[in-house]
Amino acid sequence: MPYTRDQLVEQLRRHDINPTHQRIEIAFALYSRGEHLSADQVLAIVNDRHSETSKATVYNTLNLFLEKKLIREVIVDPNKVFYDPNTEPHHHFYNVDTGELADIDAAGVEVHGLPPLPDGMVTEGVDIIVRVRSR
Amino acid sequence: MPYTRDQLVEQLRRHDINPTHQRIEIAFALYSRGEHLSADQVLAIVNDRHSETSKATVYNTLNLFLEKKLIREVIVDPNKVFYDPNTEPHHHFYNVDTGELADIDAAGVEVHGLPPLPDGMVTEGVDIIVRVRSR
DNA sequence: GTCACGATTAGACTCAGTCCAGATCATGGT
DNA sequence: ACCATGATCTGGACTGAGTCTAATCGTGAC
Repeated sequence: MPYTRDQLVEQLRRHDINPTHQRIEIAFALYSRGEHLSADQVLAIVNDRHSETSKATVYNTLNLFLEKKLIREVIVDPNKVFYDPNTEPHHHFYNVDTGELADIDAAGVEVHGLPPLPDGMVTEGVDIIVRVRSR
Repeated sequence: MPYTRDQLVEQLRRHDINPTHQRIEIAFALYSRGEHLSADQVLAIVNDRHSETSKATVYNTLNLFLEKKLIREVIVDPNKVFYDPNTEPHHHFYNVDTGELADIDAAGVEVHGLPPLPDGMVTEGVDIIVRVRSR
């Protein structure tokens, strides 16, 4: 996923986000790799060369991106949240041993036999996590 | 689920767990309610009347129970892990607003179209989380 | 009794994530 | 250019879940 910074600025604007330096860099970290990253990892990547962005800003920005549906959060590891630049409907393989995450395209995946929702409830989303082990 | 302490002692023994006072109380907290509890909640319940059990023991014991497959862990809330006395295959409704968790019996639920596992991988389990909102 | 060993404990510690109050930046008006 | 304003960013203190450690306790074997 080769994103230019200009494209990311557009993307941010489209989601009603004021494209500041820090926000662009954080978006770049996530989108250019297309990987699942923890807040820690984002912080490390963004500050790789010279320290540019504070911890607080990384968290603020990730939560802003979440709110504006620019990224998704993936909760599989009891220790940390992962942030996912892929907002298309999809599911995940999770390697319990290594902590690795891999996408599963939701197209073609079907779930049958779920009971009806409790009264007055609305589905927000269905997440499928396939936990796998090496060996 | 009305479990007597004697039944729980049996249950613990069957899973190769030395049934100490604390372990029985923790098992009782989980099994007698049949609810999803966080470590915090377990600690509070067990120490409701007189302080009987330390934080360290609660965590040690919950992890021991996990290892011995007496309980399962449910990871849906970014803040805390929930422990589930139900070890039968099942899935979950998760109310994003209230944090409430409800079981979905896995019997009858089918998933189709998952891609084959990466080479040399073994499925550990498939978790489905239906995120719902009130209203 | 005492020795050994597993279980429990208080409290210090770690680490992800939040909060806060001050500094900095961008923008628009004059 | 200058200032005012609001939005953003920042370091550092803080919180809360979970872990670690070293000391103590309980129980059974001898």
